[in-house]
Amino acid sequence: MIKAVRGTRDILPPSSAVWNHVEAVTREVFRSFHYHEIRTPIFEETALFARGVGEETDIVSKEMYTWDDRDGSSITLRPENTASVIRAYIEHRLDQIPGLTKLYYIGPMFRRERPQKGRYRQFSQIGAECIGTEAPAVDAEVIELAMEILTRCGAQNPTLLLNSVGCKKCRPVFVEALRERLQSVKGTMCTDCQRRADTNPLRVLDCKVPEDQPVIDALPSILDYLDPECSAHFETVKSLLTARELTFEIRPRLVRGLDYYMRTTFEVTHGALGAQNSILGGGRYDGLAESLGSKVPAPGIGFSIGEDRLVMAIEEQTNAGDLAKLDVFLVPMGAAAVKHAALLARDLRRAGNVVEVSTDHKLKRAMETANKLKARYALILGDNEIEAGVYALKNMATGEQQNLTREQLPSALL
RNA sequence: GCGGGUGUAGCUCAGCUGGUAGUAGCGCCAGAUUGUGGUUCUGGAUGUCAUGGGUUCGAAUCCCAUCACCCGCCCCA
Repeated sequence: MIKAVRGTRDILPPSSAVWNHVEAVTREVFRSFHYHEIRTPIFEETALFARGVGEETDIVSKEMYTWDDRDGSSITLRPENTASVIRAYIEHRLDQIPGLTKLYYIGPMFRRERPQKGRYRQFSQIGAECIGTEAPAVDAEVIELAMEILTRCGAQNPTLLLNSVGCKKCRPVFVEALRERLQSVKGTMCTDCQRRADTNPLRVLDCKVPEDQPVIDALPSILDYLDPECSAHFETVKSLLTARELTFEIRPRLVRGLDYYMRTTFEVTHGALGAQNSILGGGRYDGLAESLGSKVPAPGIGFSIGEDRLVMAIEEQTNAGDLAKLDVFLVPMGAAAVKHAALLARDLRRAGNVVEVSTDHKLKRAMETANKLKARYALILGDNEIEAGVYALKNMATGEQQNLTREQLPSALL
């Protein structure tokens, strides 16, 4: 018995209807913000991710699906999409196009991690990138866009967390200060933090061990180390978010795992998800293009939503079956009725109804099926009806049944 | 990659300290007189007890390994 490989899964009805709903709503929101879709390849040269995401990140160091192609080149399934989008931006000289480059994507990513609830080896991200300016107004709009998608899709009460991680100039100063302070206090912390104090001081800020919290609270805050430019940028972003009537929590401890982030970073969590409660992550990446070899600067900001997790959150709050409504279950009785039903079904579908035609030969069976499929109406047509030129329309919820002419049918179905 | 838990019918699960798998619930199929569902009643089908070894006269039950899923860590969407 061959089964789906570890960390991958089939998305079946009715869950697939939720996915379609999410994607339809998402595309509509993107359209309203004048974002356009970009579809990049699902695999790229390994070097793109190594340089873009960062050699030292967990993603690159141990989570990528990488193999040697027949010509000897190293290929990798994309673990995220920002690097690919920037690559395409540079390759196709999108900086020459008037206005900002506002792109979105929806598609699968691949990371070889330990599978868990809300974490898969093939997972889908909905992402957006706005490239071409450092202006803080764009940060605010991108965040608004992200929140708009979540709420319009039906995720209730998402929490927006906000931080600034500084830039190439001020962040290293902070990291050094943090490292120094940790040397004196790490002895009182958990073993993980003792290790992080040396390997990756920023990660200490993310520690969830309750006993460590007082120590962490007393550590230096990145916000005190922002240089004047970064600080002004952050202040403007905050005021523009408030102007948009968005609520957020400042989290100086919010450090993101990808090397390319600078200045604004943000994350959205959702209560219904357990340990993998992060549903969206994003931030600004002004130096990324240059690190990929671009001669022209391409400052930008973007986010990506974990579509699997968003769908999961929505499914906890709503009934997936409701998205797959069947309007009319057509029940033809007899050979003549089957032929008659074919054209009737066509016309009803063209009028916007969801129609299924019964293949049951017994009326009783057909009605049982109509009930199980939760059809709004059963439409019975047999010899009697064809002869009389009427259709027997039964409302499945109330049980009422009436005979209607062809002309009366459309309005009765509304 | 590390730690813990789980794995019995389509689904949710019983199965106590080893003795031929459950009238279990839901679902599915058929019927309760000829063209009408939802409630009720009756009958029926379905399992290499995750996989592979081992202990034993005998293993779903004990042991080992593998795989998958779940929870946590690491990290992240």
